[in-house]
Amino acid sequence: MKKLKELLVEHNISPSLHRIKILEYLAKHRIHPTADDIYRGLVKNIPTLSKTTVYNTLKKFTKNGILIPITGFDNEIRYEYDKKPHIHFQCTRCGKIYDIERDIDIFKNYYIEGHKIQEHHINLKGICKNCLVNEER
Amino acid sequence: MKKLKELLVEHNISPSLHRIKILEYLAKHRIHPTADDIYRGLVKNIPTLSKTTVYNTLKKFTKNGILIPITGFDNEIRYEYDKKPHIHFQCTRCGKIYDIERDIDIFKNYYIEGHKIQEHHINLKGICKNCLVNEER
DNA sequence: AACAATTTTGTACTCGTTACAAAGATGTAA
DNA sequence: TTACATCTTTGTAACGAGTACAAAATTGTT
Repeated sequence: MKKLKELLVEHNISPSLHRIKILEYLAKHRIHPTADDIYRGLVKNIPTLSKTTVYNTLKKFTKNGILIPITGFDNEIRYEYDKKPHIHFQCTRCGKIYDIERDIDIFKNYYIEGHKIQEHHINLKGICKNCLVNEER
Repeated sequence: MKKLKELLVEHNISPSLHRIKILEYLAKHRIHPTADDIYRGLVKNIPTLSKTTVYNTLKKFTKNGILIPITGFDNEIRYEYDKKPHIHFQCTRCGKIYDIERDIDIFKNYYIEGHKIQEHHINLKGICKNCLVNEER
């Protein structure tokens, strides 16, 4: 948790206090938070924090390759700080998003029908392990 | 193009003129239109058409299984009238969305790490065939 | 023709996100 | 230190997709 400042510098982002705090939140809370989650989580300790700052920062982080935005869930942009490619599964009951590590063979070749693939987003929806158990009662 | 009315009835939707026209638009324009695309496409010929009607109708179609909403592109919901499961590829240059037919083996089993899969959405992004050619010039 | 049920319309609103300009903080050179 | 330019942060206003809601129009039934 000490190298966050360096990580920012490596990505050409000057490490202001707010930026470090936002990155720290993302590193600690691996739950694919929304901009609003982050704002609400930090404003308790940084009362002057502005929502616009959160949005600006997330945009900068994304542009400079620290974050990956994930879309297609609940009409909000969620962010994650995780480099390994993986699949997302969202439970339609409880709304929680799970990370699932899998290699998807098809996307290992970088072309499909002549198109060059740069990103892939795989979103599954269904009923999660926990909610399945609860339903059986 | 004549069976649209029947299709609606089969899905328990009374076939009003507007609904037939909206379905016709979706059947003709296989470009994953947004609600606004549909509205703008139809309002020329149906000047009294309301945007709310388009939204209501799309919601009803989705609920009754005629349409599939696709998300994760450009922050708008797009709709498609196509039953075969397939992958979507969006070009980051021209914005066009291509359908790619592929079987994704992983999702043939209906459980993954204990979670029950009900839907899967696979979105690729990159540079499409056409834009690649143009770039080489 | 009369009445109920359904469909359509228009307006106002919500909510995530962005635009923008002012205010504040930081760094550099003299 | 002071002065000045640059970057960061803030707050307000605005945008745009989508929704809520009630009135108006249409349809179906007897």
